[in-house]
Amino acid sequence: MPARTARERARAELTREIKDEARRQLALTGADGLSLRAVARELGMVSSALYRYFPSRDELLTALILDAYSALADAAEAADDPAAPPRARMRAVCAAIRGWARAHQHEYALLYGSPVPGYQAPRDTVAPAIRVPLVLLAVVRAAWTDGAAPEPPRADAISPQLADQLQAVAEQYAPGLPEPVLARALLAWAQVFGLVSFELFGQFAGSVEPADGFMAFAVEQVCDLVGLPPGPEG
Amino acid sequence: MPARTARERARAELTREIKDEARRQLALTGADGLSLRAVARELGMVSSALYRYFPSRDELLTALILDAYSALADAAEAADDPAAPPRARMRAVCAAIRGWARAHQHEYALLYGSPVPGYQAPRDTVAPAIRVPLVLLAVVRAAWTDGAAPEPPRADAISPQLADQLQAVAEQYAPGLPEPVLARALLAWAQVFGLVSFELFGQFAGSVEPADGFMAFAVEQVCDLVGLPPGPEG
DNA sequence: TGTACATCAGTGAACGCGCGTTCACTGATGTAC
DNA sequence: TGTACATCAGTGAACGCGCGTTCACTGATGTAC
Repeated sequence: MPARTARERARAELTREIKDEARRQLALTGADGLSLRAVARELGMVSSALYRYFPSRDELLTALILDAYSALADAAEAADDPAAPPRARMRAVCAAIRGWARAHQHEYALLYGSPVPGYQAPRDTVAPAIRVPLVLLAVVRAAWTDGAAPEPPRADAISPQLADQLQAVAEQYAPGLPEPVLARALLAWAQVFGLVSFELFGQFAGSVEPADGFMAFAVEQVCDLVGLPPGPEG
Repeated sequence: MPARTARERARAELTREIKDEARRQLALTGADGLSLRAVARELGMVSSALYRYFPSRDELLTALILDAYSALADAAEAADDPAAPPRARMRAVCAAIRGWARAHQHEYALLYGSPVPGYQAPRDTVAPAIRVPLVLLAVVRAAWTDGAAPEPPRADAISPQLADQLQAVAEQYAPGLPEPVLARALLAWAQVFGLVSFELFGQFAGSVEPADGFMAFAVEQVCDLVGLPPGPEG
């Protein structure tokens, strides 16, 4: 085993500190306010020193995005107890997603808000990004395997285009899952994040804010959509 | 009637031209890239001249936001034919919202994307912002008046907190509408915009993109959610 | 209808700021013999 | 175990940039008599 030199340890630690400080600034100023110089200043370094760690501002942003996707996915996965009944699982996963989003608003915005103009997310973001929908999919699939099935959509609701797309997705991530179930799972995914975004971005101001009650209601509807059997308090 | 002087006409026209140019730049660079200097440059003026029209960058942004909310609401209202059956109305309104959003991506992001850091939307944005949900609400209400009712949610799905909020909203915007129906209408609103945001912000890349088919599917599910009777192709 | 004054639009220069990135450098840490 | 050299982290100065906003000004448009 190669001994970790002091240099290596120092480098790993400073890399982490840079990202931590960048996250802190993100929380204050948002993505476009993130400045290498400010990060360096806060760490007591000279701005050029950061270039030993990240070759450019965009690379730092990418690192933050990757970390955020992973952290969110970790939270979702940790909240999911495969032994629990599907509806309880869905509730727990949704609560974890919402909780993480509220605790890391600007990181969430980095992932699910308006794209940062001029910044092109690299391919590596795809893998961590799909972990969350895969958790939701696992819950839906478990319920389906157990015999719970959502009402099939009207025959015409799934267009040929959508059918093709669903087939491709199913092949890779959910072999054997019927298209209508998969379609609803995808819809549930979009709905959950749509709700969280609405809450975080302030669209509920003046109506159902604070949104705890509404969110709970919404999650039950999402569960119904994907055909999870009624839960304990149903 | 006070004659409009040449000055007044010129002022109105230049105000419009400034906003048009600002919108053009928004489309290229996003909200944070919007710069008074660049707008002035493009219009062949000196940057300080803009201050005769907008007292600050933020005021210009606010004007753009107000215009965008209004334009989107106009599109939604224009697409709604109150004489049509509810499901057809919902389809048309959703299509109009999605169409406007796709045609004005950055303006849409200004309204429904991550909040611009440091920018606080003034109160005046509230009135134009609620016009769109009111259109959706009108469709749901019409269906409900006609006797279509969504399945009531399980008794416990509406928490006391949510019930209070719904009552307040109903009082102001939908007197007489039962809480469960209103709750579902609000949910539909959040879902529609969640879907549009997901599409525009690129979350469907690699799965159901292009999203036409999925959107059509999703809209049908939303119609089901709020209890609209099956449409012609059902 | 014509003149004197007030209002307003647009100019050009300037202030002060912060940014990302490059580069030649010093000095400390690691490696090979 | 000790020395000679290579690697790397961090420094400090600089480049070139664009930004929002202010201010004293000129000249055109409008108004009151």
